[in-house]
Amino acid sequence: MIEHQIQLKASEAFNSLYSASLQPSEISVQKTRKEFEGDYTINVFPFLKISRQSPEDTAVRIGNFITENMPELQSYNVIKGFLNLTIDQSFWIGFIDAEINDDSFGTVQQLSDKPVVIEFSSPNTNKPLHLGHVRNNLIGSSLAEILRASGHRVVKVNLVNDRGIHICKSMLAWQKWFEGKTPEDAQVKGDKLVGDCYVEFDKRLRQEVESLMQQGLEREEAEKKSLLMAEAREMLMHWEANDPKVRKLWANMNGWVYEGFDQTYKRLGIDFDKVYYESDTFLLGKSIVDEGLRNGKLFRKDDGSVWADLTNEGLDEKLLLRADGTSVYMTQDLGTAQLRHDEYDPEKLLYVVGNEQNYHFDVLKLILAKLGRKWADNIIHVSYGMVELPQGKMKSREGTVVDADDLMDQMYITAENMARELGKADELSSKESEKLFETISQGALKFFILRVDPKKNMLFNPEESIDFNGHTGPFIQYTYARIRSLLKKAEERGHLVDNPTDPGEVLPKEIEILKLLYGYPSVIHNAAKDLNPALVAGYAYELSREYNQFYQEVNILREADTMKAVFRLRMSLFTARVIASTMGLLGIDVPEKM
RNA sequence: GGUCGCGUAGCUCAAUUGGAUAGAGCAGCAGCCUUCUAAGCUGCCGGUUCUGGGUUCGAGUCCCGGCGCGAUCACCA
Repeated sequence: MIEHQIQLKASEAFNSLYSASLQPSEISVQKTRKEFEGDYTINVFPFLKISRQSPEDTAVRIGNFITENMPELQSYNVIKGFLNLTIDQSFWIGFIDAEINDDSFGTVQQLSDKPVVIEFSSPNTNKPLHLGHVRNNLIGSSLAEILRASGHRVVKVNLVNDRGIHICKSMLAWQKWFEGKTPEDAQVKGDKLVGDCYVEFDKRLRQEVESLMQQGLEREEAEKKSLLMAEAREMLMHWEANDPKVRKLWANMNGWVYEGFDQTYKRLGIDFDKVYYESDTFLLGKSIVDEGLRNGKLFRKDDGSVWADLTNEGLDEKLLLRADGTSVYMTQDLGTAQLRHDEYDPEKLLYVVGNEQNYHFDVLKLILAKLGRKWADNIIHVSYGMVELPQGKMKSREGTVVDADDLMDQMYITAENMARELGKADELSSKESEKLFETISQGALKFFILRVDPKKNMLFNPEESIDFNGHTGPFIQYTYARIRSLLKKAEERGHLVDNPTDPGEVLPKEIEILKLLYGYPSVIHNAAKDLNPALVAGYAYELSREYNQFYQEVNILREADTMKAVFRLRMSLFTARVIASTMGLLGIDVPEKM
């Protein structure tokens, strides 16, 4: 990479001119800001102590040295302490000619057999997927693609939270108030039906608690005394004891939920290499807790409950087994971590889980370390922010949860209406237009979510539908479709884009695009390093914007000079490929026409 | 209350990890389709980067105090 070569020459310059001993990596080479002349910039301020000269003099001397010793450099200029280097245009043209036929441009061959195991989605089987899950799924799925592109072997796993007290609540509700109802005869998706059961339980439980409170009990007391809760707890014990009747109902209801989830995943374009079920891993978790008890790393209280003492680590005591012997969230997470380690011997174990669980993952790592698992260090919590509504957090009680299926339906309708208004669907068969509306609406939704830094909370306003213009997925898809159309016309007119041509003088706008294209590999690299798909999204947008400006300002097919025309077509082709690649990393399709 | 995180244009987000005059989109206003797709392009408007101090050649970014918002500290997951 040219940045590295500049670093190399710059360190040589400092070392020979000022007898310093700088490593190339100590010199940061940045892209020159647009308002200045040049392609790459070295800031010499940090090195004034070495040069013992003014910023300007230092920059000039280094600039002279580099320009003389690097044939790719055309010229340089100095403004204050900033040394701006201009690369000869032949370098950029050569770059296109060298890379245009490389379909995997930007990606790296697999470096190691040890996989990165990435967990995402991790739904509960008591409610349908909502917007928060959508963010989780999109981040996880995109990160998997980005990591793969940057040379990692990736294993995508899902951990379904299919057992526990909350699942018993929906089961109980179904027995009591939904008996006999199935998704088929209720004409709803299975996950929706089970979700309704859970909501019903919650409603009845609140009624019970309130009536107990009217009899004079404190809330906490009332919750303990609740008969419904007692029944749920009892059901959980029967479940853990393998009671065939409870297990059958459980398998049945979870089956409904999985069918519903599968539809949602499929539409979102999400899939997994392996699905774990908490019901399969909690026993392993329990056995790890037993082991910890035996070797004295954990302790048992008088009521029989088992705890980890983390007071020395500055935290609290943490429950691992209830007094009745049933397990909690942390228990099974110990089990799944162990299982994944044993099965894959992974390079890293990634967990895409919301930032509300930061504490949980700190604790998980500490307990695993306490239990002697050295690989606890390989666990990385990819902590992402919440999706908030204008009123704040989504709350099922207040009915403000944005359902994933509903949202995708709405997006589709918006895309369809807009396309029809613009006359985009006029020449398409109904099948083609359905595909187009789906591509565009999914592109809008996914880009809307992935363009935001995962670490940050983000806002979704259901009142204003997600944009299809401006800084959006459809904008990028449109740019792609435009180029495809352009290339098709070029082919019809007999332009051959396979062979390099000499375009003569290249326009600044063209250099701008070439520089962006050249930078794609490092975009992937950085996105993988920071676990941040937003870097890819930002790049895709910037590239598209630059291209659209170029398209609007400059003649391509209309250019009389064939050499220039072919060069611009080749650049367009390359841009389209890179756009398609970036969108692929985000899980977004690009249409040939729109 | 303890811990962690956040605060940038009316709104939604950026800012090359301490670098040059803080940038985009939306919204608003004014323009551009007999010529390669107008889901596009051009221009205008919009900022005390919550606040007060500090560190240094340089701070939206780092440190300390304050204010505001959120998460968490569950025998929920």
